[in-house]
Amino acid sequence: MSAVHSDDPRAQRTRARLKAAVLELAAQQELATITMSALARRAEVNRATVYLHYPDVDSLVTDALEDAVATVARAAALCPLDAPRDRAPLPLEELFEHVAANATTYARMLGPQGSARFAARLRERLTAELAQRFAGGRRPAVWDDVPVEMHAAYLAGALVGVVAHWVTARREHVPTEEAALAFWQLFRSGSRSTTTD
Amino acid sequence: MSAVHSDDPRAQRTRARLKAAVLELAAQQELATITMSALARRAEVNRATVYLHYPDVDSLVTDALEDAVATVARAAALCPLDAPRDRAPLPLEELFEHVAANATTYARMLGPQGSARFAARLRERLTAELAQRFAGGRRPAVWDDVPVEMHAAYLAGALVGVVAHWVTARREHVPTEEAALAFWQLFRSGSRSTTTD
DNA sequence: TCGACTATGCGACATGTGTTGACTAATTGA
DNA sequence: TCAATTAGTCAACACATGTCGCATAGTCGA
Repeated sequence: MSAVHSDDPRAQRTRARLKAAVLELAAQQELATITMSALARRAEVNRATVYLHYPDVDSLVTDALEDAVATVARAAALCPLDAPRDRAPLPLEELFEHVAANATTYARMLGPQGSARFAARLRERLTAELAQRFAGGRRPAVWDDVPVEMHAAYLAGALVGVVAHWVTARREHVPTEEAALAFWQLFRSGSRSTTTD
Repeated sequence: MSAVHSDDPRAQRTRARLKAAVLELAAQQELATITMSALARRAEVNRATVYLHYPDVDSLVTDALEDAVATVARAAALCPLDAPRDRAPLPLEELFEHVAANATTYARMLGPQGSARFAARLRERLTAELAQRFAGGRRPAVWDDVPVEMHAAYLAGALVGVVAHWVTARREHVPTEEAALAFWQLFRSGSRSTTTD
């Protein structure tokens, strides 16, 4: 039973180097063109060593972007469900600012050449976080019939869809606040009579 | 200027073989484990020939599933926006039935090991089709502020999110009609006062 | 400080990947 | 039917891919 790759400082250093390397490369070229060999060279790590930590480029890049995923998921879950319809809540605006600041990365990851693993991970984290939020807090009564998990998956997908479309197609044309507001209005179009206590 | 691979019957036959082969293989194994070599063997086509038609497995499988994508996109666009809230419109139910009938395929394609190209294509087609529908027909007045493209991207993402979550996690627990109805209620929660003419 | 891990480096292996050039054979138009 | 066109086959190439066993060196507990 191999106790593979624990908290050994050597392993941590190697993983850090690999994550840095893959982000550098991903900023320059498409994901599919990033080879394990080039990755190993860039990180100054033996090629065989890479496989001790990550089975493929996808897993590596997804792990490297775990912080970004967590940022998005947390921000989404922090939005007060009963915030006014004509103004996006602060966490949502910060979420879109974060995406705007890393627009090329998100565009590359969510595009046709992107990482299915990253997209799935982002949706999964968002769904989990939102479901938890919905289970704990009160949802507006309009949605009482809908299972919490479904609702979370719906919104997670919607956010990923809007973000993907925004960063790829028309980020020049639609400013950040406008995108955030649009998303918020789409979410809020319905429960216009605040919360349900 | 190579007039590459037109409607020559030989090319069509080859492409048909390749599409059939990739779907057969995809039904048995993960996408990442499908090699161009195995594909060529299965389709009884020379390995070099595959590259004359498709640059990678992703492109091939996405092309092979183009009909499925079109089916989903068309069904989504056919839904009458003002259908009653407590009953999913027929096209939407057919959409979910189609997904249920090909659940393993969708699960594989939209999962972590899936195809970013397919997911992007599905969202893109959905977005385009819905945007066209929104532009032509009337949208409920609640959404007047929101750009049509944003709205379409929102819904496209939401549908993909729900489908992905449904087919991967709990298709056993949530029956088809219930999933369709949940999606419909999430969409309809708001514009409860019919259309806006 | 020493001895037991164990992550990493290294070289090698079979296999898969794109690509090329020359040859074969199917298709099409005249 | 014949000639021109072009998709397909085939062999070969340099390179990338996973995966070995073994040697080295960094790490941690005693």
